[in-house]
Amino acid sequence: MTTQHTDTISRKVRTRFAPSPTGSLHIGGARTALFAYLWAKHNNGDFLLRVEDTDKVREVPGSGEEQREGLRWLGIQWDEGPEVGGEYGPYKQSERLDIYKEHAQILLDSGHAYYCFCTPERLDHMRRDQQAQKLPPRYDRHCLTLSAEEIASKQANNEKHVVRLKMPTEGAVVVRDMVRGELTFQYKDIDDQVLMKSDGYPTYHLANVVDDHLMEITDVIRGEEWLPSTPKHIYLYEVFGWQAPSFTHLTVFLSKKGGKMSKRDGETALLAFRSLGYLPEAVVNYSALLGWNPKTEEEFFSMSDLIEKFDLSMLNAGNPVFETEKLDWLNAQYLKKKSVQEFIEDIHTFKNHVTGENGDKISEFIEYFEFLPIQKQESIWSSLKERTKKLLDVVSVNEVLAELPEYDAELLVWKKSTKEGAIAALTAVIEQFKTVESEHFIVSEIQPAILDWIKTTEWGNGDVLWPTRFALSGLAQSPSPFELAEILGREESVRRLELAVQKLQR
RNA sequence: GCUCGCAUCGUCUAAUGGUUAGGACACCAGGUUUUCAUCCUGGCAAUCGGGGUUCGAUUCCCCGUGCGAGUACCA
Repeated sequence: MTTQHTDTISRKVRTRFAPSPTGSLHIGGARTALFAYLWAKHNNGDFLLRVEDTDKVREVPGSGEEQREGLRWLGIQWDEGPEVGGEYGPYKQSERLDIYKEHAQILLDSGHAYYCFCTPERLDHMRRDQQAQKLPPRYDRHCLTLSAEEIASKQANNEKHVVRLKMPTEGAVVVRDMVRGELTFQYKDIDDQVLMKSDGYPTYHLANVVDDHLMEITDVIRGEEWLPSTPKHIYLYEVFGWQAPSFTHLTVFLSKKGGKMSKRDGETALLAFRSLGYLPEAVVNYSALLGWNPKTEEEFFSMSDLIEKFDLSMLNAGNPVFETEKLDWLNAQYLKKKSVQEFIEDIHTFKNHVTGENGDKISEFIEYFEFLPIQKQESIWSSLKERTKKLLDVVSVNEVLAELPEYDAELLVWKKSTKEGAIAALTAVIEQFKTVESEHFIVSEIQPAILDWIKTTEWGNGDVLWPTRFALSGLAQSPSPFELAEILGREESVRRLELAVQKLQR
């Protein structure tokens, strides 16, 4: 016997994202949601959100809300699900327990499932023995042969039990995956999966099949971790007499060190990217490109571009490495396209989403600038916008203004200059600064004055401006030396320049 | 261990039974720029290994290797 599941007949495309509220939404999970959303919208279909809260032990209160906030941040809207409702509800599995019980009973009645009273301890020992003998761990069907009387008596005794799916022992099932093509699995390799747990909740396997069918999902788009259990799901569709949806199993994100992307190598939670100052459009653009591309040389995709161009047939089967370099670049590109006003608004919105130490830094930063004249603010924002990769980066300027960081003296020397040249230039700049009255120590006056003065020397701009800027900020990248000088004030500016000269003379 | 999958520059990827194997990020060099950044130009850099099939394989097949997923009363 070979079960082959066929393509769905043409009906309105309906996809779903079904996270479990057991923690933060992972960036990889966010991409799964994105692709499911894109495919639905590409086909003018529906995208639904379903809460798979069937594991009461691992459930983290509030995580469902947080996951939804992440999706909203990315611009992914669900047509049905929590908060919006819909005709196929409830969309929380814990509110659908009767439905699962009813379907488990159908399987029990038809002989496709059976009660199992084995204790966790017995199962544990069994698996250990099997592994010791280098056999694949598999339920030994100890309870399959229980008589009706035995079952009745155990139930009367209130013995804890689960419901297991009785898999065929012969034949194979062919899974048609949109990414990998046809995959064959032997029934004999598939375990008798638990369908109903002893606490009355269904497992994922039963719940997802029942719900996907009842909610008329046409295309199941989910993570690769589900691929090995898809044969069980297809078998369930078959014994229920239902048509199975199409299956698309997405790759997992790897970290640069290899292995699944994990917290150890950087942030993995979607909202952590917001706290770092990434724009949702950059995160969407970057994640879409991990595993999908339209076979052209385009790099920039807005959500609506993606909806238009996305296709399941253009997905890759290999696991991509998630690296922030290109994300940073995309983010900087999106930032540059914004007006100064939009940038300032982004910074303010950003402030509301960052907590802790970084939140304090960004708040201080904004407060600090609010003391400056409007025009000054604008010019500094504008200058920052061009050199910011992530919104959080702007605080480094504030830190530098408050306290000059440690730096190596060699960095004061411009690439086309020498140490002696830097000393001479800095010394000359100090003299120039000292001649300016404090109240005239502003960009509009010192900038033209210094530039005119440089023309009268044998130096080029770089010979003077690089060491000056570096001495004032201690940074390779920062706003212009004139902007820094004005904000720091004459005394502090001179102090920092003198310090630089001392460092060079050491 | 067993089942399943994947394999092109460091990374994301394109392409083809015959190509100088293309693009992007990163990196390096030059240029523009009031320094840096931006921007422009150029450069470095890849078909995992071994067998087949073929006039010809990076491409198709097999094996190996590496990597990944699964192997729960978790999803």
